[in-house]
Amino acid sequence: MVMEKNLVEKRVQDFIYKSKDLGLKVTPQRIAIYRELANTDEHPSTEAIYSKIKDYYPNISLTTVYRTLETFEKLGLILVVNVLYNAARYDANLKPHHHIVCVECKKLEDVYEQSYSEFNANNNVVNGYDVLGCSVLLSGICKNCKESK
Amino acid sequence: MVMEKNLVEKRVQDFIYKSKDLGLKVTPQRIAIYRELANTDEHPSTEAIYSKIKDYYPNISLTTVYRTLETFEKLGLILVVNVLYNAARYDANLKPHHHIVCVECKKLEDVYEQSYSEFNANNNVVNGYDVLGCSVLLSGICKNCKESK
DNA sequence: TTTGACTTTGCATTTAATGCTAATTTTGCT
DNA sequence: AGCAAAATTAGCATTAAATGCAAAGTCAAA
Repeated sequence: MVMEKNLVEKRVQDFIYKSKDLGLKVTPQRIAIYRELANTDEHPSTEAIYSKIKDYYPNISLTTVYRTLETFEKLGLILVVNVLYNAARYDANLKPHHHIVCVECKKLEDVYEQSYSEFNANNNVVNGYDVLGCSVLLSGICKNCKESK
Repeated sequence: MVMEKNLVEKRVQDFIYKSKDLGLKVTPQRIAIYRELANTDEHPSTEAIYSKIKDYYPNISLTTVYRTLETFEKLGLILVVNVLYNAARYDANLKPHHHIVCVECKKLEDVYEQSYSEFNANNNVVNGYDVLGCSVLLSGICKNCKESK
């Protein structure tokens, strides 16, 4: 789905405002990268954003896109949907349960909090998908990382 | 945390039983890989499992570990915690919301179902983590992938 | 306009994952 | 047991995502 144009430009204006506030220079590359992301809700990958921008800005560097998205994310201007994108992580425990991940060190633990166990989305249809499963991922800072700051 | 020994061996026995049931040959490599995973709740990566096994089984191939975990996952013997492990996916929408991912094509969409919006884990401590956020990820099969089957 | 800090580019490198083929092992059959 | 077919594994090559790094370019304040 493509976003409404006014919404996108509103987001871009907001982004520019926030960037200045954060002391981040507002460059054409940064605007292009941000706008490309604000323009869709398909949660594109770095490569996807890069290849779109390349159409009208052939000089842009892929490295810049990687670095810029990383910068935006660290400053809270955008979000990573999948924090654990580095490598596949496996689990032999087939019982439905949930997880918590440390945003610093990516340590991943099980969570057995009762309040998160209500979820059972089986036999359900959402957005036209036949739902198979549902997982809750908490994110936070683990004890170790908090102490070593 | 290391699992209790009896639990691990129970899991391994169960794994062997299920494998036979599925017509999957129970080889020493497969047992080693499964046991290594059943022995921890740290949700190790492929490389992590490989490097542990290599200590006592120096001949094991990294490729085998990759392929075996993939096979186990496809047959439902184990789970991938992070389905979206291929590449980082970004989002310009900073308002808390949830997602649904197609297990086939990895298409990722926003979900605005009311029933998933109750979650707010801020200002909370879980497993010793200072919780920063909470996201619900539904998984399922999207319309396209369902039709093309 | 010059200086210094920040940003981008372009290429090299690392790391995760997959493709492919030969060697090995297992299984079913005689 | 002996043999052929099928499944599995090993080992290496390749792809793809991400990062490191140095040189070039840009911007902003003095």
